[in-house]
Formats: sequence, C-alpha cells, structure tokens
Amino acid sequence: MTSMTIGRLAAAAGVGVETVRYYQRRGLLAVPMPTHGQVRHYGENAVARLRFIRRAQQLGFSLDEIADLLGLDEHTDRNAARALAKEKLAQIDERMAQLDAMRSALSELVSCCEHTSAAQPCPILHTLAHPDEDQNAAYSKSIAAG
Amino acid sequence: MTSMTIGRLAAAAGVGVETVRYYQRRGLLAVPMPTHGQVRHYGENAVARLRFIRRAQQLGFSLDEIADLLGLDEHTDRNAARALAKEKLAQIDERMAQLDAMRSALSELVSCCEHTSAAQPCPILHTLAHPDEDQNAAYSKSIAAG
DNA sequence: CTAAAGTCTGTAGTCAGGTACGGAGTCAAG
DNA sequence: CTTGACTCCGTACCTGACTACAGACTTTAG
Repeated sequence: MTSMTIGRLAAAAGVGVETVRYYQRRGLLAVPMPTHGQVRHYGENAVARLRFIRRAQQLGFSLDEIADLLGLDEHTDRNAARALAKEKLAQIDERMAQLDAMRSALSELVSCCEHTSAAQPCPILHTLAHPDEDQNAAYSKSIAAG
Repeated sequence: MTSMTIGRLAAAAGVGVETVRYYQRRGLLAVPMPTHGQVRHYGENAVARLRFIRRAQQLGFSLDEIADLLGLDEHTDRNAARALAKEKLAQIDERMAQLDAMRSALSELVSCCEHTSAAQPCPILHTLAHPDEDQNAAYSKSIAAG
C-alpha cells in the first residue's frame, strides 16, 4: 500500500498542497488521523478522489455540486447522477446561448466598424453610447433576445 | 436641464445606488461637486454613461475594459475600439469552445447512462472515478481536446 | 414642525475557488 | 547534529462586481 504525505498526494493529483487542504476544509476530502507523530498520510483512494474532483470541475460542476456527486453510489444512485448531469447540461446550454447573443452583437458591430467610412463615428462606441439612434438594429435585436 | 440626485440617477439607469457609488470609486463615473449643501446632482450625461457601462457589460466587457472604452473617442479611436471588440470576440469564442467540450463530454455520458443496463454501474460516476478503464472514450476525447 | 425618506462617507461582507503567509514542529540527508 | 525541506494550523489575501450597513446629515411631504 502506497502511503504519501500531503505534498506527494498533491503532486500525484496535479494540484497544489493548499488546494488539498482547501478541499479538506470544504469537506470534499477526508482528513486522515496522523499515523505516528504529527504528519498525516494518504493512500491511493485520496488520489482518486482528487482526480474525480478535477474531472468533475472540467465538466463544469462546482465544488458544492461535486460534494453531492461524491456522495452518490455508482450502483444505486444512477438516477440522481443523471439528474445532476442533465441540470448541468441545461446550465451550459443557457450560458452558451448568452455567449452566442454577445458574439452576434459584437461581431455585427465589428464588421459594421470595418465597412463604414472612416469619416463617421465608430459604430461600436456610438452604439454603446446611443443605442436609440440605431441605424443597424443588430445590437438591440441580439441583446434584447437574451 | 434635468438635475437629479443619486437615487433618481440610479433608477433612471436601472442600477442600484450602491452600484453607482461603486462605479464612482472605480473611476468609471465622475463624482460631481455638491451644488449647494452636501447633496450631489447629476445630469443626463451621467445616465448615458451608466447605460454605456451596462450595455458594454452585456457584450461581455469587464469594468476595467469598459474604463478603456470610456476613454476612447468615437471619431479618433475607431481602431482602438475595434481592437478591443475583436479581442473580446476571441475570448468569447474560446469560452464557447470550452463550454462545447464540456457539453459534448457530459451529454455523451448522459446518453450512455440512459442506454446501458441498470445492472451496470452509472457511467457518469464511473467515468469520473475511473476514466482510465474507459469503454466509451468520448469523455477523454472531448476533454483532452480542450 | 416633524417624521420619513434620501444622501454622505467609510468600512466590511458576499460569492467561488483558491493562494499566501507566519510560526512552530518534524523528518531525512549529509 | 545541523540544515533544509516539508508539514501543520490558522488566518488573511486575491479577483470581480457588487451589496450591506452604521451613523450623521439633509431634504421633502404632510
């Protein structure tokens, strides 16, 4: 059985020592009893747990949500896991729609800026300042939808 | 000329009073001298400035970036404005690509969870816990790309 | 005239997810 | 046996955009 101190654990999982302690404070990772002396030792299960956390983060889960996921059982809690994943999927879709609205409005302004005469005021700044007197309604359209 | 106190200004721009003060502290909005007594008064230009800030936020700009935008002139700084907008556009694209990777991985896991036998462990939890013994490599594929 | 509502200033708290630091103790190599 | 690296624990700091609050003062409605 591999046994490691917090520094090696952190390195094995690709996180910082302070991050490990932070997860412990958040209750995501158990704090083992010090075996002899003061220094605590960790096993492979701690590495696995840290990796679980990092992968779940990459999928967009917050640490609170990850705490929920960590409490689930692979065999008995499929429905709960699926529900959490679907909820997260919906949140991602919502965020992507927002970004898409921003993207449309912004790229419309940029291309407008590129194709209008240099004598006129900058469409980007002008539209931000006075969206009411809006020649090209792309900005209002895209943003109002969001 | 309309003159209003900070409460009316905030209401006119659709923000909170504390937000107006916060923008003043951040240097986004001038703090006028109190005309008589202690209470400060604001004109339409302050409303316009607040609206500019909110619209720029909707396009994804941070307050620091908005400070830059506010320093630009519609007539002489078109190139600078366009550069900032393009940079923001690139950031949005990058963020959308990240979200898209999350979305793919997550929806793959969800549909996998929905189409495998209930006797097996939940693919979502199982893949988070042991991505190495990965039957469907969708997770690794999508995330590794990001 | 009085009471309520609004304003002023300054400071501090919120959220998320860490990161940094100080001081004391401990462990391994030379 | 000492030096340097590491660990422990608690607390404070960071970003970004607010939000809250205390206590004094001012303005406005009735």
